[in-house]
Amino acid sequence: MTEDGAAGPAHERVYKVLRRRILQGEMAPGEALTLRGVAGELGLSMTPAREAVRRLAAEGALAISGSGRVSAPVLTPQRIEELASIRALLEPELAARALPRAHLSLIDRLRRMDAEIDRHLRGGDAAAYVRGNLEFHRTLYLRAHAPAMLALAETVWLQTGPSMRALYARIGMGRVADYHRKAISALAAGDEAGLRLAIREDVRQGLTLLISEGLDAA
Amino acid sequence: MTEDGAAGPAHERVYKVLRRRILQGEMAPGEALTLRGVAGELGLSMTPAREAVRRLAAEGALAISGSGRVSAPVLTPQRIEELASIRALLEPELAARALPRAHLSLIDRLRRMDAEIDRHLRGGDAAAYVRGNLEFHRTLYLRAHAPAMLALAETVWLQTGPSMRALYARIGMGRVADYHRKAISALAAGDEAGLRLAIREDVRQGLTLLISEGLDAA
DNA sequence: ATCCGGCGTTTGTGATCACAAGCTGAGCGC
DNA sequence: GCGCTCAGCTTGTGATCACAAACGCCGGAT
Repeated sequence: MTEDGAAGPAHERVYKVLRRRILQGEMAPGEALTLRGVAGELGLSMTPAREAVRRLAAEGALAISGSGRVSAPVLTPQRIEELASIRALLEPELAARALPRAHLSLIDRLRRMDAEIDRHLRGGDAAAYVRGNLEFHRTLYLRAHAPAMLALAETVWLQTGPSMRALYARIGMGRVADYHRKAISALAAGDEAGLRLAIREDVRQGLTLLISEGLDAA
Repeated sequence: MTEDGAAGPAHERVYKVLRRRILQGEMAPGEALTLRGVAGELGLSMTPAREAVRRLAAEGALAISGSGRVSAPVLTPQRIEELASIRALLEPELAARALPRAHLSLIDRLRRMDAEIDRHLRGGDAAAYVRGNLEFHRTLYLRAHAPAMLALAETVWLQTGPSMRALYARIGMGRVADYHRKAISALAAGDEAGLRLAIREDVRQGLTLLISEGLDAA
């Protein structure tokens, strides 16, 4: 296996595959994983699979039971509220730091991304919507040049991934308001307070929806 | 090796040992680690050592070079500023959430801890000071019942650990003001705004000291 | 004296194996 | 019919080994 399409060490590949899967909601809350299963699926031995799984567990993206069993975490409403609060703290700050560095090209790019998100929304493609939404936020926050803060935010996204999937699978995406437009306007106008508010609302909405719609289904 | 004093799986023990070492500043920024070294030191094979090291790397407590070499991270001033900002966001929130649940017994305990910290400060015992300081914060934040937020805060502490050591080793601990007393007073008075302010100042002070005192020494 | 090339050694990576603990389900007894 | 028990299998854990890449040192050329 000298070259099989992806770069980097094997454990890194496993990590990326699982991470994408979790982030985009392809994994249901409570769903179990086995090391041998993951390893076999990618044609590797257990060793790199274990490293990737433990790394994700360290980030809170996977839960490990007392006996070492691995599964996607099932979030309690309190936990969801907590994660929403963290996002509401970190992400407005990230947006505010990106504000002074936001050139027109970035704003244009965000506008295009938002249009595509809308398309997915109306088309009912939940997976593409979630993916686009995260990409929108990450694109904006990258301009903040605050890697540690961004990493923390992504950690939180990772933790909410499986539950978001369960949410959209159950209730559809009918009533998602779009705060992205408000955020883009504030960004273009250089209005920091407005930007912070728009991001905070955007973040809150997704997760309060999650709380109000009851507990996770297994 | 059926029983050697500590509980849990081997990789967990390694993790805890290394984590404590980093958190309490027993490791200099840039200092290198080898898997075989860690494993040998604890009388284990490389496998659990690798898991523990990678876990800490995932939390930002250790840095891995492109070729897999492991070392304590060397922080740039920008990075320190960023970490300080994160602490200034998360920790006042944690304190505020702990406020309504803070009984007299907790306040008493914090007072005692602060007195001991002062003792270490005057005695010049930097390691004990750092340890006591972290314990003070953790004790308070535990009352917030916000495990995800606390975990994020601890992640940041972990990242600043080695650099803090370098700081106190170089400049001593002469001019650390004590915001702990202000925090305790605000806590006792139920003054949320005052508590938030005191914690923010406490957090800022340590890390701005780190910035102003120049780059890390190897 | 300094810089560069080459080699031995160190170090991380991944596969395989032995083992113990946990889970599952079938069969028995009440 | 319901619950318990025990055997078999699944699963995570940790050790060991083979291998390749990176590091560091030493000697020679300029």
